[in-house]
Amino acid sequence: MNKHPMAVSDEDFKKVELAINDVREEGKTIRTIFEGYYDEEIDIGWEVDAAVDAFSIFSSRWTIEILATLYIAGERRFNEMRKLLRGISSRTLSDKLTKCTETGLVERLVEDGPPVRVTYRLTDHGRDAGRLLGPLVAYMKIKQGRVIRHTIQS
Amino acid sequence: MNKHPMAVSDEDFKKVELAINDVREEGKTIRTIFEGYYDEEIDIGWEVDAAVDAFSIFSSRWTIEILATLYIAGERRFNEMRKLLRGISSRTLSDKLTKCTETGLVERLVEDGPPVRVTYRLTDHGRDAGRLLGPLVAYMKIKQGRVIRHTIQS
DNA sequence: GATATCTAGTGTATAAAATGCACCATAGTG
DNA sequence: CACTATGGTGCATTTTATACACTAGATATC
Repeated sequence: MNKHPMAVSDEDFKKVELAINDVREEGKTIRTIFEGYYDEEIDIGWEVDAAVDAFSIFSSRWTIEILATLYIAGERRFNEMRKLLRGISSRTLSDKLTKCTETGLVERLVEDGPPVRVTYRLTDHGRDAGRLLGPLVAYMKIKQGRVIRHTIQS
Repeated sequence: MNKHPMAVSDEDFKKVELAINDVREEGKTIRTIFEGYYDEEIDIGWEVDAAVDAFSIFSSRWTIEILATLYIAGERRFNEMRKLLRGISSRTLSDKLTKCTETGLVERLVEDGPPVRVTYRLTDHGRDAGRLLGPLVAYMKIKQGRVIRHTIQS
């Protein structure tokens, strides 16, 4: 678990920046399309409402982190996730995984043993959400200096 | 505040779907690039950690909703936001806006009156985050049937 | 002149959510 | 017999969010 930033090649850094810029543009495009459909003051309430609703399943602590973990790490077992998501209690992880399973983001696979092993994995829906979240996470990582441009040496 | 879904033209619906697909692809690209930089088991912990950290400023209730509101509705005053974000208490809104201002997502503009008027607006950083979040919100809206394809009539 | 309204919040008690830490059963290893 | 590993639960405490009353300065209404 190294603390130093991830240094990527200049080429890859540019690719990531380009991808982020593209997504930003797609975001603008989507916004413009939706804006064409309402009379300012009347429907803003609706759209905010829809957005709040759309996000409500993510907007409690750990939900997005769990999603990101399974997206990055692939399928994992309960105690593996607990190690990766440093700071979460087993109680909370258990509750959140149940909720994520109920909302269809994650699936729970039991291979009965003994010992019984339980694997958590993103559903297709969860994976799509992960991918759509990826650019924002990358943007934040760059903003926070956790991903930096590798300075060429030798 | 109408409850029915937003029906967009077939053309626009396709545009939104295409944009979402593009973003999904960009997400995959970014993922692939980052994956090239680590030796499986060793750095997965780092990346999850970085993602958790990147998201920590969003992952408490209402933060993303506030961001989405200002992104959709543009700059707004305190009580306007309270009306838009139905369900939030003024106490919580006040606290969250303070936090969002501290984290640099939102700026607070005071026009002193009387009556004093305070306007909240996304910073450039906040707007970028909003745009990067847009495709996921659109995806969720479609998933939840809040944005539908307009059936051609007449 | 008293009362209501608008502004943007605060104070405080309560409810809900997250945490720490102990603990469970089953099985395998030394 | 003790210790590990599996995937969690139970419960007390802490943190976070909510409801709801209330503030202050100025204008508007009765």
